[in-house]
Amino acid sequence: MNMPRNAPTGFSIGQLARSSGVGVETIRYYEREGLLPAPRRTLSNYRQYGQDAADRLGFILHAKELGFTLEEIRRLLHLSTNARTDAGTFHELALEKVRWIDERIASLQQMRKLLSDAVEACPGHGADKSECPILALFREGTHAKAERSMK
Amino acid sequence: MNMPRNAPTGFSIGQLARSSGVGVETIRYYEREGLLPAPRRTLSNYRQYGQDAADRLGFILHAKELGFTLEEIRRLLHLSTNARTDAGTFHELALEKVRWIDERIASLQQMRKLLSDAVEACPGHGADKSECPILALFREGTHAKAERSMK
DNA sequence: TATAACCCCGTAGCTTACTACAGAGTCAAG
DNA sequence: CTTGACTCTGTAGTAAGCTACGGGGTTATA
Repeated sequence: MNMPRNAPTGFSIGQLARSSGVGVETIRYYEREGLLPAPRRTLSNYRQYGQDAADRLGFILHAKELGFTLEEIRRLLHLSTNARTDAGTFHELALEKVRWIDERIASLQQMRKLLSDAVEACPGHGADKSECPILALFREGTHAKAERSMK
Repeated sequence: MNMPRNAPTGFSIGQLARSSGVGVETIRYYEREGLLPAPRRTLSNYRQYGQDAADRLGFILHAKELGFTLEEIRRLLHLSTNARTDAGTFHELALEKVRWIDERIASLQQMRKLLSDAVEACPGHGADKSECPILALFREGTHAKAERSMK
């Protein structure tokens, strides 16, 4: 592996990238965005990371998996290292995110119901598209069911 | 209202926008993207729309509500005016979208479970953040539960 | 007739989270 | 000593779906 001679400890950006499963460019991007601190450099100006950086990157990736945006993660990171932050702060932020997730799920479930009801009612292959309730949904919208059944 | 004199019938872009609840720029954008056909023009070069355009715009907006992208909608519009398209085609495309919706819901539900479990277990205001399971989730990831309970 | 409100076109900017260059320097292995 | 893999910086491009802006012409209303 390519390790600069003057790096008795720590990993290169490539090693950090591979071990965390992201791209090198992503790490540099997080640094530019202030999510990762500028690491120290070797004599040849290569970035040199320690476990702290790997942990912080893990934090970012875990929070991302939980639905937080990078902007929110910036705040979470700041809070996590602030002595005056208590558990209540995270409780609030997480609850807010749970509610946001619930909204998204509800919206998707509504889409799903409308679409799958139409799919079930669709005669399928061979039938003319004039008999397709999916196409009717596109043409008449999601609130046109009553109108259609009145014909 | 501002209607050009030489427009005995049809609506202006602003009227179409208001009646469909989108912005004027959005309609021009859909036209550029080939979702709406270039309408005829008044002598003063104003776009002049008829019911057909309003219907087509409705189709686009309904399909958007159902989770289709503009690219997919372009295809749906084309299919809907193609004589050789049968109900089976829409059945397939809608089923594919339902499955995509299911994936998104599943992913959100996983996030929701991890987060809300941690929220429930979080002591909240007053407790030190070292006791916050939400923060632990960020630090140790979503697969670290077993490890933590082994301490 | 003045003014507000509308319309035209073309281009550029916004959002989020990257991803891809170009052109240069550095490092380990054969 | 060359090759190839790695790293550096800075800038620009991508996706999707708009949204805004500048600089003009048009129309309805008071």
